[in-house]
Amino acid sequence: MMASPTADFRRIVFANTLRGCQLFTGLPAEDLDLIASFAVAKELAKGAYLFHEGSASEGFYVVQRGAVNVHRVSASGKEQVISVFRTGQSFAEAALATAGGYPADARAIEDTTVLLVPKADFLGLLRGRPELALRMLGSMSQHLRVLVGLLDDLTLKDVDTRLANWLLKRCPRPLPRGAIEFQLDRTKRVLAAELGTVSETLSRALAGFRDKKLIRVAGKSITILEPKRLDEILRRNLGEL
Amino acid sequence: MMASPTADFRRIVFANTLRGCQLFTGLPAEDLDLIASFAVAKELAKGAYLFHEGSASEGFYVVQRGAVNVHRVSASGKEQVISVFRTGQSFAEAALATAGGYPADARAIEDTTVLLVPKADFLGLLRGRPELALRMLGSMSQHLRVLVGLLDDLTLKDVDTRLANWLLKRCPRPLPRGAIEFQLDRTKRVLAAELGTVSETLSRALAGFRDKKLIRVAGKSITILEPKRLDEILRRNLGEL
DNA sequence: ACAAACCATTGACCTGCATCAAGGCACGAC
DNA sequence: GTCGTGCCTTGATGCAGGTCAATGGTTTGT
Repeated sequence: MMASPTADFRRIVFANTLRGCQLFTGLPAEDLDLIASFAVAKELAKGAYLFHEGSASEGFYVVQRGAVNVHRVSASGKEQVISVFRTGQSFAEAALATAGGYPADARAIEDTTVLLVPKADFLGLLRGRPELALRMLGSMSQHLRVLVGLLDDLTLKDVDTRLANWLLKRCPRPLPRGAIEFQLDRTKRVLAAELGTVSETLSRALAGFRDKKLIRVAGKSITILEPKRLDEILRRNLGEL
Repeated sequence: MMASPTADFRRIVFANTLRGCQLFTGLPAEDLDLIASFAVAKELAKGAYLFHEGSASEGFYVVQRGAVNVHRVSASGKEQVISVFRTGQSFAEAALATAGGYPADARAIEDTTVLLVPKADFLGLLRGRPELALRMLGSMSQHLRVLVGLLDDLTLKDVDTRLANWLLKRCPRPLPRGAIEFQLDRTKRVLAAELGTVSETLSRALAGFRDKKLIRVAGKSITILEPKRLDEILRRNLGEL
């Protein structure tokens, strides 16, 4: 826990986090202030669970610092990552409007601070702010789209294609002709889970791309040597297979 | 197109359909009437497309009669069913609140009538009806949950398990000790697609269950001989594998 | 600094399932 | 009738990728 700030200071810090949140950009300051007044900060150590599937929903969350992994766990213990939320992103809005608890699990994958926006208070505010309700709708549509995209990834492509797709998402547009290097911010095991596979298979896929001179890998640094060629290969895979 | 009714008659029929819709149950009659006043009926022959992925969104839909299949198509032409909507269900709410068109394709799988609730009109109404916005949020959460469930089905289980799960969903609860017979309302090929596989594999899975004396299959009629035993097997598969 | 975990990589193996191919049934068209 | 055309079923084959196991590298705790 951080040292307890005064109430005013707390409000200011919270409102600042909320302003940075996609969901609330452009919202009048007094509304932000109001939300900040009933938001609750929660500190999570790396690995700690925020909530489990089925547990009663207290509200939705905004990430202030760190990262939260939202996932499902099968009866056999396998974990499918649904999404990873980082600073400024909001999640679990779905639990606001329906009974029945959270539909997935959420766990901090780094030391993390989240703001909990309690259900009852926020619903009260929403009643008087249809504008805000529309934003919530928009945010949920986004999540829906992400899920639909994930469905695609998992059902319609093989691992090589999913990896190529993922790599290309990290490239600036339009695709540069030169090489691009970036740092991996998660372990490869986690990346593998996001791609719906296991670390061994990811390792092989990376090795395959390396052998084809498409990328260079050194620890957490990945260099995409020829983005254009990678893109061509991706398109060809999608088109023919 | 149906023979054009008088404006009043049209309103009454539409409002009636809307009342039957989960999304609008309990809504005051004047609101229903207002929505009915700007809703537009669309007739779709079996097989006709309502919209395609990416096309600009006109609004969301309520099924009045028939059934609509919402799905994604990969570049290779494979189709993954996301959901099938029938009389009284609403879909494509996600397109309301965000730009960027519909995120999937929708096609009538029977002769169908849908009501289109146009985006602009409805958003206008929403601004003055926070209560209604909350319902929309609820409805979208439901869709989110369905998608999450679908994710589970596709990633965490093998075909046998998915089929067992699907069969058990058709059983009344609590599970009766006797046999249950029901008629399949789609072709097996379509069912296979919903389960994320192809007809040959589904055929084999059904044959496997038949050999284990779990079910009997005769054309479109399926009899679940021992629901309890099927349930046990499902649980065991989930637990151990 | 040392041990204990954890991560990453590679090889060997094996299984589930998509694919291809062929044959049997049903249905509507002519 | 009989000729498609589409659906279902079964067999044979191939392959992607999950699992197990061994090794070496890296981080964490004490």
